[in-house]
Amino acid sequence: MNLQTLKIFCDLVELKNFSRTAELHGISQSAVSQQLAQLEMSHKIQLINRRKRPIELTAAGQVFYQASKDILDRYNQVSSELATLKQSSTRIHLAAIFSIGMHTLQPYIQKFMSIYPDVNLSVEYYDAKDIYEKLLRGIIDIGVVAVPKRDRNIESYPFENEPLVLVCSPSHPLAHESQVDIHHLQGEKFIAFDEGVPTRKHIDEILNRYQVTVRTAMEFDNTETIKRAVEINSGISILPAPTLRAELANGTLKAVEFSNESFFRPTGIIVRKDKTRSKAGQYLIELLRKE
Amino acid sequence: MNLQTLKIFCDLVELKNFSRTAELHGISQSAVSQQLAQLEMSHKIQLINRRKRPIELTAAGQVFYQASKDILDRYNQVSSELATLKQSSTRIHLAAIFSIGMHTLQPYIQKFMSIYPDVNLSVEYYDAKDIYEKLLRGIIDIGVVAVPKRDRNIESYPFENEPLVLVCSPSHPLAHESQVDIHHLQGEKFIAFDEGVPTRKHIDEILNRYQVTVRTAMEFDNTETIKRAVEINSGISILPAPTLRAELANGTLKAVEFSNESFFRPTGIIVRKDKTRSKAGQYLIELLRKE
DNA sequence: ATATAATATAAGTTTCGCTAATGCCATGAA
DNA sequence: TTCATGGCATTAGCGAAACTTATATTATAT
Repeated sequence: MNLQTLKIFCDLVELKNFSRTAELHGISQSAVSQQLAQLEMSHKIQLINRRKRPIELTAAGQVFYQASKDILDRYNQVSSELATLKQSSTRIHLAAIFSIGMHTLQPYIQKFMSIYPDVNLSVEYYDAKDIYEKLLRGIIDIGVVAVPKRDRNIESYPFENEPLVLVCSPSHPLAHESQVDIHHLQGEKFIAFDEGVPTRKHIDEILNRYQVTVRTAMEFDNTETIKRAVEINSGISILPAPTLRAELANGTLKAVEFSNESFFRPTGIIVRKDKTRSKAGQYLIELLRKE
Repeated sequence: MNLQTLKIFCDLVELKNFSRTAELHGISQSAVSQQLAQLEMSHKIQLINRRKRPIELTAAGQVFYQASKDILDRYNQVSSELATLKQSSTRIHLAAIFSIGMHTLQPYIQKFMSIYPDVNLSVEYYDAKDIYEKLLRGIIDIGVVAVPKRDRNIESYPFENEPLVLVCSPSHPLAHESQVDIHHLQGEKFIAFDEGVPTRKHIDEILNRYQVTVRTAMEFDNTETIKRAVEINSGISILPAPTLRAELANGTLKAVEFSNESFFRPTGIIVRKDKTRSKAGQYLIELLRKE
């Protein structure tokens, strides 16, 4: 039983003419005849009296016509309900931590929007803790965080590895070096991330590996405040290079690479494992992830 | 959109398992997967979350599940309504005039019942006027009458031609002839059909053709009463031979053929032109009609 | 990490519905 | 009544769609 057949039956009842009904549906008169025959065959009862011209409904036909109408109405209703749901499901919520700025995501977003121009993409910024929580609660669809942590319900894919550099005020002695050995940080006043920030742990591990101890002068939960503190020479810090663009350009800060090796802060895309993704969402994830 | 697909979707939702759903419908697991994919494709929205095991409905899926249920319910409802209508439509009402006895129809009815054993066939007897009226009102489906009259709304087909014979009491002078010239009826006391009975007109025409005048002693609307009148020698009559079987067998009446020619009373099957006929009804008509 | 159970995908086959051509039937005009 | 005409049914052949089998992929538990 096909809904299309019911539609054809209804139109046939209303038009009282096989050929015109066929034309309306873009099929042959024969097809309409066969569909009706099949309908009658499957119920083993005549629906239309062909011994009269124009054709007329039998009692069974009238009953079936009403039912067909009801069924088609219900189907059209659910179709439009789904269409509405689809609209809302094509809103993708992406959230990134503060230190992964718009300038990092911009090229990806531009590329994405050019392919899915109708998708409503929202980009917001929270701290890492909020991103994990909102992701699990289903409020956001994709998160971009630093040093992604493993979680049973979260799938993570690597994103960009951001070079970590030494940051200091232009008046600081190390400001004029082109490279610096990490051991020179020994005993320096240091502006660090709060304990809760994943990047803090990551940097601590690097310092530990080289057995360097710094004097933690201040702790902040975001790069902006750290940069302000370094600007007024309250200490030095280690930050991801992409976060320093503006300050390096206008000379309020100096960045120095490490001579020992290139340090990186890994960033990653995180999504809920169990959540279904729209085609667009899937594409955005594939665009962002790097294998 | 196929109703079968909706049924499969509902079962899938309830069983939460593709393979078992497939088994339930007697198809392969792959087919279920493909049908669901097609369903989602046509609405461009995901209905089932396969990233979870067991599978679970998406919001859209829940909406669609309810609609599918509604649609299938409505369809089942109309199906059973049609089944009820079918039951009543497979009752065929056949009506014959009194003088066409069970013994004439019996072989046809037996043959018919052997082919359509489930059909509820009712055979009733009325006078010709009632048969025409009930046929037009749709109370009966097939009529068997003598000398069928033409009518715009009635289709008639020839049935058996019944030989017309002279009937008289065994004590009547003509009773011992093997054949009789119709002219010998001149001036005889005659037991006739009522004016309204078609056979009356038919017999009158035959007598007129041979310019024979009889003395109409009595008029009755049925053969039985005529036979009783002839038995007590109230007069002679002309009747269809098949109506005399019993009386000829037990010797209460004598029948004599005419020497001039074989006279016949044509009988016919009548049906309403505009009425749809079931397969069984059509078959019964074809069984009865003689071309 | 790996095994297992479950779903998706791919290729080949069958089934089903469509078209085109033609036959049959109902209706109205001559 | 008969014939012409418009309209529905029927048939054969073909092409698209759905099914099956086999295999790949994915999710979950151990």
